[in-house]
Amino acid sequence: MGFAGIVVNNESQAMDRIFTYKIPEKMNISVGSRVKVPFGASNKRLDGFVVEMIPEAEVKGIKDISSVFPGTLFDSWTVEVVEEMRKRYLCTYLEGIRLFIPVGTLKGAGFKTEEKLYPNLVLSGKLNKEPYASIADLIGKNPGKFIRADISRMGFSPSSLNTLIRHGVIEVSSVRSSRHDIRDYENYEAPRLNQEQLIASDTIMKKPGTYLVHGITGSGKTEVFMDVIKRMLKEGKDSIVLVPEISLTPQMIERFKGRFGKDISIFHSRLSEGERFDEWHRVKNGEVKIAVGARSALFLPFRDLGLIVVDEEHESSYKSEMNPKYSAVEMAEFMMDRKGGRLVLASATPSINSYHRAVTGEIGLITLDKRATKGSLPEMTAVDMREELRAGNRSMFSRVLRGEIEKALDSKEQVILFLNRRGFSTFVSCRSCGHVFNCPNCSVSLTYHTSRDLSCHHCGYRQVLPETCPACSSRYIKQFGTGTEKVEEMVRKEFPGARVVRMDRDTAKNKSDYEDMYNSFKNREGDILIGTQMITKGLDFKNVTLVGIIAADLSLNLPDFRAGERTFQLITQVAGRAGRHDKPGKVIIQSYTPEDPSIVNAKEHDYKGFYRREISAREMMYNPPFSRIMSIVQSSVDEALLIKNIQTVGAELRKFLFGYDKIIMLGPSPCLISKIKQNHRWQVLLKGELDPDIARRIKDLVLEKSVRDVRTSIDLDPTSML
DNA sequence: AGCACGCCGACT
DNA sequence: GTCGGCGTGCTC
Ligand SMILES: [Zn+2]
Ligand SMILES: [Zn+2]
Repeated sequence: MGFAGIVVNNESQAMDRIFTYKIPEKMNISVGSRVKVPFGASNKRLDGFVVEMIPEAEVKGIKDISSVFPGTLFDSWTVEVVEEMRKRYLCTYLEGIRLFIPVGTLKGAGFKTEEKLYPNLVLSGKLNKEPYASIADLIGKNPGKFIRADISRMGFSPSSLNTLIRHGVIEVSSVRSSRHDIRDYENYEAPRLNQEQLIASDTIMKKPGTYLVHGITGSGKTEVFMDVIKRMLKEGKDSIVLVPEISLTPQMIERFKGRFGKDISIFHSRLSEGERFDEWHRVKNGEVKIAVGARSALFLPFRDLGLIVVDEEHESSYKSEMNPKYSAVEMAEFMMDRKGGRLVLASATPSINSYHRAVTGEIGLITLDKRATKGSLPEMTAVDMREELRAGNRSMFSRVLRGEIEKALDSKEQVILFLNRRGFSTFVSCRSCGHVFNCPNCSVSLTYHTSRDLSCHHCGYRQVLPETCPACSSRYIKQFGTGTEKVEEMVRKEFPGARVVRMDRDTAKNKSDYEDMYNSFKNREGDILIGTQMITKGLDFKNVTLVGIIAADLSLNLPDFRAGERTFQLITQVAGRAGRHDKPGKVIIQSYTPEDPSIVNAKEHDYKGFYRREISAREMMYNPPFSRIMSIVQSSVDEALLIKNIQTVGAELRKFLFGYDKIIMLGPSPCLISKIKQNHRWQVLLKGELDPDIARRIKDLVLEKSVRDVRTSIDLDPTSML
């Protein structure tokens, strides 16, 4: 009955192949079937996924499929996408397949069932007395309503119930129970779109393709894509909306649920594994037509996908840090291209890459520059912190910022202070001998947190800061650098009356902390909100009139060609939090380099100027989008082995690349963070015309020349070069 | 990755 | 003699 091409559930790179198995008589197999197969010399039973049907096979030593699970997990379209991912990001089949199947499938996740109680035989004989009669009566009147626990909660002994079950009076039956959100949401009416929004929606509907919607904060781009979703729904097409995880606030969920009701499924991180499983099935069964979620929602099993929206398209979280290290934007475009659908990329600060594609005409460009919801743009001021020092102000707040904070507090308006670094100080060292407190597992300095706690942000190592220097016993230990905790301390000291809320990974450990803090600040239970990156998106406060950026050059000084892009985006995004309908906001940008072009462009709300300058720098330096970057990181606990290995690999790579004058090789050299969790790390960076074919050959070469105890991690177009 | 096979040292 | 060390090679 033919053969099946199967990918087995084995993490190894070497197992990244399709194995041919024979389909036994009468076994119902198709692409997407999950099977058990005998594997290896010991015929160990492994999970496998059928990725192709093969009529004739001439491979030797073919074995039979052992068993098959009912139903299918994916179809041949999925296999096509997985193959594309494998090509682009050098991942394995298995890593690709895992994105498409419900989490926990291999661990045995399933539908939640409940053992419901039903009446069966009539009560008779010696059982016809208490407590049996009451129990039988209760279940007889409410068939299928109770489970065992309900009965014992009502004060009956579980053994009485068991007696009834044993005698067949009561029957137990498993019923699939639903875990999905059936709450009613308040209808969220669509507002009337303005002229600009209508044209945008029409443009997207006119023909399939990719569109970049560049809309300033408050221009109402969400309403544009909600309108497009509604129109797709009328055509019977499914839609996926990707949003950064942090933006999936209860407010956002209410908005979508209120607009699309039962047609929509929201995939947020608070769903349990079981709830995700159920939602995945609701999508597969066609019960929902729209999904909203973070990156991974892209791979939900819709039947007739016509639209993908990627909101805040510039966000680096759309690039996966784990294998497959895919870009959701790229994959969404591939999918819509193949399906003849539409991809909408939306952002107030588009990535250089997307904007470049738009201005060169490769994708459509739609600009929204009318403010639909907010008043005018915030007033931006840059402060030179060198001047402050010269004027004798050694505080972290410039005189302008301090004055504006006081003004805002006086008029009962709220303030946001942004610093993209958590902790109290970034490093601690002894002033007498220069000893620096470093992590024993990583090559980074420990961050000081309040409560005399030193911690490593890479491995979680913690220790208490000693009173005296471990090297020279001096008591003169000093902290350097600034984090959000120090900002909090200084705010409390300098503005003693103000109520302070601090939001960073340390205070908002989970989603509900985050929501509590968000709500408390929104309800004006705080005057000053201090936060990291976390506060730059999704937050919408009505009473914030001042935003202070404590150190705008933090993200600028990273050794990464995207530092300018990131700085511009951060400033613009956080500045978008300022202002209200009736009153424009003020933004104070503190920096030691206020003349830096990215800061100046952000200050002047000049996206186009920023783009023009940045794109020519990219071209000059042969950086993306004019080239591709491939980062090859190798790691091992054995430093000598690692160095020896990567030097061999490096030499082989140079030999291989000889003649490819469009590829530049840098390294091998130690990574900027040369040790993490006891693993030493070295890297090779390649830059140039790295098409999938060459990339694959490079990967094969690296793996072939590497020993077992050295781990290899390859990232194409990484978000950061560190 | 796992697992079997294989060829050498040091044990009852 | 044989128990077990981990180097090598293969997995439909
Ligand atoms: Zn010292
Ligand atoms: Zn560490």
